[in-house]
Amino acid sequence: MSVAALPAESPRPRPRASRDAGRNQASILAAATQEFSRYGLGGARVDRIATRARTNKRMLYYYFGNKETLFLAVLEATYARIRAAEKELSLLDAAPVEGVRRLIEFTWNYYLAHPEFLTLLNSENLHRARHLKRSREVRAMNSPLIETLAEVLARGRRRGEFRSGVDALQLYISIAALSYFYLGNNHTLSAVFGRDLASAEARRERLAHMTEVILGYLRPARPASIDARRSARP
Amino acid sequence: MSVAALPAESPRPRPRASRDAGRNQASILAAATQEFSRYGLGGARVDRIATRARTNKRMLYYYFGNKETLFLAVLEATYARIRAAEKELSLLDAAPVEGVRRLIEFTWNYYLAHPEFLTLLNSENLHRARHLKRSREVRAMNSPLIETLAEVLARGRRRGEFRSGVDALQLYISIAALSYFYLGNNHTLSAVFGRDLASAEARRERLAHMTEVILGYLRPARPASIDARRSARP
Amino acid sequence: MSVAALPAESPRPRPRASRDAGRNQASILAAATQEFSRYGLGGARVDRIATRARTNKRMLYYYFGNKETLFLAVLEATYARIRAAEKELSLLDAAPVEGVRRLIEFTWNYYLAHPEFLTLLNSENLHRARHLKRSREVRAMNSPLIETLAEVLARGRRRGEFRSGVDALQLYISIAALSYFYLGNNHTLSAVFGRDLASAEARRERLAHMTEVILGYLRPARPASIDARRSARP
Amino acid sequence: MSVAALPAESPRPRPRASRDAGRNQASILAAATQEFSRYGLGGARVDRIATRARTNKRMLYYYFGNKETLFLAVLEATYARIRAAEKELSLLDAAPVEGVRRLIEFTWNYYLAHPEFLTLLNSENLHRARHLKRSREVRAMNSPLIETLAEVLARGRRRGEFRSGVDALQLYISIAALSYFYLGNNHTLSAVFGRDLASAEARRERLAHMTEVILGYLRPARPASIDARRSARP
DNA sequence: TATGAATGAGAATTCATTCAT
DNA sequence: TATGAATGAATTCTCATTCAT
Repeated sequence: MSVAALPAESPRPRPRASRDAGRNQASILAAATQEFSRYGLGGARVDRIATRARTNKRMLYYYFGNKETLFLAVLEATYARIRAAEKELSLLDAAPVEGVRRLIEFTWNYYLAHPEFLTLLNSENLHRARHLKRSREVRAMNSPLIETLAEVLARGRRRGEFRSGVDALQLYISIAALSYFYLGNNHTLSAVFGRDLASAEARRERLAHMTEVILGYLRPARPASIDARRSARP
Repeated sequence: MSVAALPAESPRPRPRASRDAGRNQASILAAATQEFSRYGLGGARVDRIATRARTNKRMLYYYFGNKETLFLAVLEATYARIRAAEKELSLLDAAPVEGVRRLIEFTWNYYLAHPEFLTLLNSENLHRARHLKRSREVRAMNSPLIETLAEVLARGRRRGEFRSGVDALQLYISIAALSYFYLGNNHTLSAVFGRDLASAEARRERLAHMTEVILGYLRPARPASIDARRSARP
Repeated sequence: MSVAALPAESPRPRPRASRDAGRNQASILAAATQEFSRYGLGGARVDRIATRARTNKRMLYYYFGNKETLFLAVLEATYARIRAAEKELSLLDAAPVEGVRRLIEFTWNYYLAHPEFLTLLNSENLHRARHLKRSREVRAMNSPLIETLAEVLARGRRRGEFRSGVDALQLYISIAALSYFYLGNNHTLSAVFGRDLASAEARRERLAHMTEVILGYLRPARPASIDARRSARP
Repeated sequence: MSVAALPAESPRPRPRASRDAGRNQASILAAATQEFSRYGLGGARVDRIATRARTNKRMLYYYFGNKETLFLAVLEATYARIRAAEKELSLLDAAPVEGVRRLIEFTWNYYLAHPEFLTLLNSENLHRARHLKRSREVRAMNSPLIETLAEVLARGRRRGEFRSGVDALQLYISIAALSYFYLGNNHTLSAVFGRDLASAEARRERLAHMTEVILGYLRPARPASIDARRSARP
């Protein structure tokens, strides 16, 4: 389905008129990513996408069939990018605590640098993942980080630095959650709390806080003292 | 179209056309809340709202001016509801640990029972809080919980149950984040991870995890050891 | 039909709720005059009229039936006003040349002070006098000036100051035309010629010019020669 | 809907939908001219324009953006036509008196043949030349006649046939005014005066009157000179 | 491949007018 | 008289999509 895969699969010789089909597709995709992430699926305009891609609407339909399929292609490409970035992360190179910290920072920085990821996901959730569910590709693109994180947690636990019983998926979700909510809801939070949560200072504080929360949570229980968790679960 | 067709809730005989302005306004608001939360601002249809409210489009403009203002009214009412619910919470009645646990559960349960809150916020963020920024009302409706939470944290710390140096707003945001992300992105997360995160079992696990994360983080450092925060921030 | 006549004809006792029916009608009429003259019949808004009249739409329908009838009432009142003003003019008190000059100045000043007269007439002409044709009242309100002007012309001719063969109606129309066109098309003329025709200076010049045109035309032919017009129109 | 339904003017076989952009634009413009001139800007209906142009509403927006811009396009085309017609006039070919007479007749006949010019101007004035002010085109289309008329006046004066001190622009406006008012207000004038001012007879009289007014005004004052009117009408 | 032109269905919004009290 | 509420029928404008070349 994904159009991103098309170029590689079409080795057929290009006809004379073609300037650069791949480039056109890519620029449509880039324009669509911007448009969808800024306006959502419902608010996006095919016209604007074509204009921004410096092509015409017809091309858009030629390559992508229709608006929804284009939206899916955008989602797939967006997921592909974050997965690719995650692959660059080497959490196992460092000590466990450091590995977790890296993951937190990576997540934070990625969201910060790729705000379209947040809004596209929001849009797709509004549509109950209707598009993603149709996509084999994305389902196959399971994050490689879950397993790596599980390994980090295991090591840390063996070294007595982490508590036991931590589910890697839950933790992964929590780490994502802490950044996602803050950055994705930045506008409303700022409006409601009357503070500028997007300032450099505020961001530094947020990153520090999130790190403390996760690492604080992962600390093993105090050997001799009363286990906080025991009292928490009577 | 006439409200006269409505069921028995209105004992007094009703004329052909309803003259109960308040009721009409309320039902438009309710219908709009549904529509906007399901389809977003761009995807919402004024026609559907009118139909669902058992009135006609014209009344919607009569009372609310236009679609955007109606959207703002929906946002304001939605905020008013969660703030009202928060007021019912008595975090200070119980021990600090219990207070925090209550807040976590309240947040989780509220989002679960009011999924429209999540999607409406997402929509508003897509629009960069354009509507909320115009609303005095909402800005005045600062959450009462921040201060209460600060008090809970202070007490807990005095009792040696919580660590020091915790910012109440950051913690409040984090607590919200953990629920928000999971519930709001339920569809995509389920699609991507190939698990049903909406099952009762999965939800129970999630609530437990979140509670552990927050309370685990709040545990004070081991009395004799170096403060965790210092080691966290070299 | 004219509502302006209503108060006088309804001596019946006013019911308790009445504040001042006449005043209400008058203020609706005044508001409608403004609205119709500014936006034309098609562009006028019943809502705005009601608001401007500080009453509600229902009253407007109560008194005037509908928008078109209201428009007619406005026309009638407008005509009544100019006819009343014309009656104040005493062209026969002065010498003929002075009388004509007075008429020119009166026309000019009236149009200047009552721009609504021009635009309302334009609107009514757009509608091919559909409303006026229905109005007995207006047809009965023939300008008293035509006959007076005829008398002025006759006197002037007898005194050798005016040429003969001048049709009073044609002259009346021409005098109106010279002011009407300039003032009524002020905006487009200014735009097209790139001059401000509405300045005090420009207006003074225009009035002088118009007076010269009319009086220049009325000059008799040279005493010694045969009057060309006499031979032209036996 | 399809232009294919049109008569035989198009010899070559036509596909179902017209691809002749220019023709479509022109027919929209023609239809709009009719509609706007008959109903004014406010009263004009986009739907009717599309129907009359044998196209669909969408094309109208495709080519002209919106109703107001279309209105401006109509104005511009209308001005362009009268300016073009004015260029055909050769006032300097004849004797001065004859030149002025030609201008009067041209104006009269043009307004008679193009009543839309009058109503469109009235509409634009109702809107305070809002559209024309935005139009470079029209401002650049200053009438070529003003200067020609000035030249005619100068010549006539040199020949002792015209008075001195006549401003060409003022005279041009006056000539236009005399026709414009009579023809443009034909309906109301006829209604008010109870005469049919549109009859051939009435029109002949009007033209004669206007000519007399202007030429009568232009006569030089000097008693001892050649009778301007005799030489003017051989 | 590429592109301007075309379109039907539908979207938000407006309007004059009437109802019920 | 007076008024807020209600309404159906338009009205302008938009949109995704397709046609013809």
